[in-house]
Amino acid sequence: MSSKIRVRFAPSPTGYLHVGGARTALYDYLYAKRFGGEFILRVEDTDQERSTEESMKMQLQDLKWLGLNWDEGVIIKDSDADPAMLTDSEFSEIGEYGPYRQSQRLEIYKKYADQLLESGRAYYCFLTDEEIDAQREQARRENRPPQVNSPYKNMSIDEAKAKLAAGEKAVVRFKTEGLKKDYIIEDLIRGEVKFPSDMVGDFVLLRSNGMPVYNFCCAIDDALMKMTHVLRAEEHLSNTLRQMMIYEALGFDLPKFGHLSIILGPDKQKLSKRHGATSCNEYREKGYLPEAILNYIAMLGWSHPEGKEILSKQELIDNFSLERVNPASAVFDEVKLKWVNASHLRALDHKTLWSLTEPFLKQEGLELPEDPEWQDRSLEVFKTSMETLKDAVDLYKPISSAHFEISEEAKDALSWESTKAVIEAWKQGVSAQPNEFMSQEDFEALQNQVKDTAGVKGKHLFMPIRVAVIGKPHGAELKMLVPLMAKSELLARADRVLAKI
RNA sequence: GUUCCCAUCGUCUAGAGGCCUAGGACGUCGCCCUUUCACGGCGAAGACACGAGUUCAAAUCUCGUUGGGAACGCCA
Repeated sequence: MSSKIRVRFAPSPTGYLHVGGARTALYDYLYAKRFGGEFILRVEDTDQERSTEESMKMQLQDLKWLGLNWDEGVIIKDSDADPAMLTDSEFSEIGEYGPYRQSQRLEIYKKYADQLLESGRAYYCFLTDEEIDAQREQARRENRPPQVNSPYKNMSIDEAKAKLAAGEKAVVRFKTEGLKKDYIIEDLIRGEVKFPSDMVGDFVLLRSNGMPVYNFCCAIDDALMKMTHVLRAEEHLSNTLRQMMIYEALGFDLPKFGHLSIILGPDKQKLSKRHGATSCNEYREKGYLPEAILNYIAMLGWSHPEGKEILSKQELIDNFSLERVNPASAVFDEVKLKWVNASHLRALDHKTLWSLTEPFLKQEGLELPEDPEWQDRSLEVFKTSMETLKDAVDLYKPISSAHFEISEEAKDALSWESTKAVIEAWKQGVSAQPNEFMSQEDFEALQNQVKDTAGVKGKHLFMPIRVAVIGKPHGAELKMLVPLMAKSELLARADRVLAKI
């Protein structure tokens, strides 16, 4: 009997979702979907100091924006709500293995901690921070691994409980003494990895305030939630040893593990804020498409069997396999991300592309025609110059009626003797146009006409016209811009320039 | 320090002992298209970290060296 594949992504809600997390989530998702399994979202929020519901909401929204839809776990009830304005009731859950927020599973962890305490696999430890620090420092001096050696490991439960009752604080530690020599995992990505069991000391299960700690929750939840595969970042590789010890002590079945390499910055250090944009949300704001981000991060460590590089989410699902995941870490390259984004962008139909671009334009206060036919035509012109949605802002700005101004650089051209005649001839010609919008040919014909009427050529012809159109003597090609500008707009601009002379 | 992981062009990668004179992509450079640009097309430069082994044969297997990374928390 082969049970259904269950894979989870388990973020901790401390800040935004960053690209490394997004890639882990992606691989989790792709693996589940490729083999008809389930993708589960669990929230690891046992660190009360750092976890916030606002972060949790942002992460869920980012995941949703990326299109990494989960089958089970925490969900946001009203996805349009402002993350700053939240209440507990805004979250809900789907799935039968909940709760999916670790902060709401505290009794479960407590129960298993008690079980371990009863069976002698864990003990109360009354060591103070100072004592632990001293031990670690000494271990370091003696070139030993900095592990704690607790004098309380063999204290009876009754004795410990008495101390507790007297108000002393204690953590619950897992007892590593007496375990087998080596633990071996058959890592899905790295092959056999062997850990000596003395690699770790007695580690904390429950903090002195009763809150459980990551490794403990993770092992219990993965077991209870029936995960079949645990795909996560390489930094967890050595945690696997502790988790295996917990699985063993509790008699749980082990899932299969796979450890993904780490994403690096250009300096080969783990990608972090100091490398610039690292959160998905920042890329969203910079005008990147979710499918492009998925496509790019998928290729950081995985390759298509035929070497195809531009892939849709469905193509990613159809071709994903762990065998093609590279164990070596990869450097995040925003330049290539841009290229992937541009490729996806240009493949979009104009209606969709406009609807995605428009918010960026509006955000900058650009005033552009509402006519869909015009929008389509404008994208035909600008699309090949856009790598991100946001690039549209600079492209459209010169033709936005709200942004026309006569720049300082235009002064020189405006001072030429012939300029007034040129612009007047231009204005005349524009008002004589039969249609609201000129074609490229109309514009070229008109330009020649102005040349004849005003009797000038070269820069004395082109620059004044350009100033009359965009207020600057330099910039994008007029034959592309002018056909996108209404006659009335062109006339208004020419008048404003004329008034300056 | 200890343990673990990793190592092909600047970057992402292909490569499962002979198909490798090491392939593709981004970037770079050049040419073409285009009366500018962009898009597109064509082309060039550019890598198996090093050293030993195993083998008739090694980018590929083994060991070592070097380099990089991660973990060693009452963070996850």
